[in-house]
Amino acid sequence: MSNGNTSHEVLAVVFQVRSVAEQVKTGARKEKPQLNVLLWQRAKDPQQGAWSLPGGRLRNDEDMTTSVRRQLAEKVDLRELAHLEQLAVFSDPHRVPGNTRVIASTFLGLVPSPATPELPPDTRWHPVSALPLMAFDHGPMVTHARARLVAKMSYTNIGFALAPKEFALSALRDIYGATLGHPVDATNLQRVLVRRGVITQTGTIAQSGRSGGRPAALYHFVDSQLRVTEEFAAFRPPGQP
Amino acid sequence: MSNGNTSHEVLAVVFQVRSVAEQVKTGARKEKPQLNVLLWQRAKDPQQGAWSLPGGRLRNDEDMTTSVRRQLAEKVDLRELAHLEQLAVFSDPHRVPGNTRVIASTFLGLVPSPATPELPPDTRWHPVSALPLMAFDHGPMVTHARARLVAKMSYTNIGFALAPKEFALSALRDIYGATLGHPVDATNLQRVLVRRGVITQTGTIAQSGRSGGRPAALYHFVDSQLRVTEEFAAFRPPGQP
DNA sequence: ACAAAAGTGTTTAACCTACACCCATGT
DNA sequence: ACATGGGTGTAGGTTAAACACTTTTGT
Repeated sequence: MSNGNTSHEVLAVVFQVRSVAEQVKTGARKEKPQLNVLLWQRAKDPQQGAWSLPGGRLRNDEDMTTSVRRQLAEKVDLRELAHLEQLAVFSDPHRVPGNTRVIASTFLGLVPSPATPELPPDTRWHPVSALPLMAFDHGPMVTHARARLVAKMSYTNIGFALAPKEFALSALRDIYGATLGHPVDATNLQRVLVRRGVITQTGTIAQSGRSGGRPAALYHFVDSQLRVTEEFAAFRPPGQP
Repeated sequence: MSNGNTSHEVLAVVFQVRSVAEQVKTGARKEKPQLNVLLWQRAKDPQQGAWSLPGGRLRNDEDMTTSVRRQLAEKVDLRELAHLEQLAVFSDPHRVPGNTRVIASTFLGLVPSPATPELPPDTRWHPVSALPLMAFDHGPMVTHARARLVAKMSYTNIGFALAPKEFALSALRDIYGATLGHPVDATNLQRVLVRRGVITQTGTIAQSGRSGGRPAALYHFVDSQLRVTEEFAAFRPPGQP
């Protein structure tokens, strides 16, 4: 065991906030947005039936980012992937059974909210609050990715990769709420993100919903690339506000 | 080129704050603490004379953390390494010349300040402010590690791995200042770290220095393991102070 | 007494949350 | 008119930077 040579795989934890219709007591149906991960179900042993992260072997002539993008293109429409970043490497020699050792590099991928890419039949979105039986060490990988995402929501503009191009603040509030796992106040969200220069109004206005209500101003993210917006929590250089 | 199989190396960016004697105009010599990286000089081509990060090939039966610790034991006394964490993977197929492709996983290592481990003759500490010619892609690796360290100084207790067991606040101020790259106010440093529960007084008191002055209270870090002390920059759960 | 170093107190400025209140639209 | 959702105003709390001031030691 583990005598052969070593190979390298890339695995992506791809998140999207998706609205799930939900029955309420009153009979009225309500949309409840939740954070979801993209998983596919293993058809063969080992671990047949367990759910895996998308990814696969790294080719000899590609770097890892290229590899992840290539492999995801088979599962998700590539253009929908708004952000991709490295997470950790898992290098336990026995993390997967078999003759050749497999080192895994994990990635965090984000898909904007309204997109609904075509999925192969063995592939499905799963709410992170109710994960199925996961293959190998893929469970901890999801946990790790989620922690990273939650942290970055606070001090970067990473929300751009989860939100549509244009959105009302209530929609953004739902996305932040689903990602962070707790309710978020739209009022304060607006003020924080505007002050930081993360979002601005487009000038256009959404038409008001089916049940009336004031029409919402539309916003969009200023950058579509990751940017740190709150650099120093403490101990910033002197003179710097 | 790059047709053979692929191998994996681990590379460590090991930092320590070291005091360098410095001549001042007045003739008085002054200790100036600076952040240093551990590097060794290549004796052979490729890139003979350039400076490299310590590390080397990953063995078949060890995971990466084990490998880094083992390889560093040859350069630095292992017990002196107070913290070690994964950074990024560098996977450009042509990042190093040669027949076999080499993927590099980088690590951040920290050595507490007063320690002076024995070094092999080709190995030396270099101030990060004046790095020599670096081999391959090792330059960006140092930059990346440093950025990570600076960020973590603000929202974690990572300073424990750079400071001695017991220290006066002025000493800690120097360590923080050297690491962050700008002067730090000892007063505020104390208040921030005490409020967060990162450091506490030991009860003992240092004897005052050669030129008089009030003797300093000694402090120590509460934990000797990485802990996040400022979890949410914004968007914390409702009701949480 | 005086210098040097350590520690305390106070002011000011951000930043963020919470919540009450006002505004615009559809039925 | 009224319900519904969007937006503004404002008060309060927490955090940290800046800096003047006091305390404790050695010469």
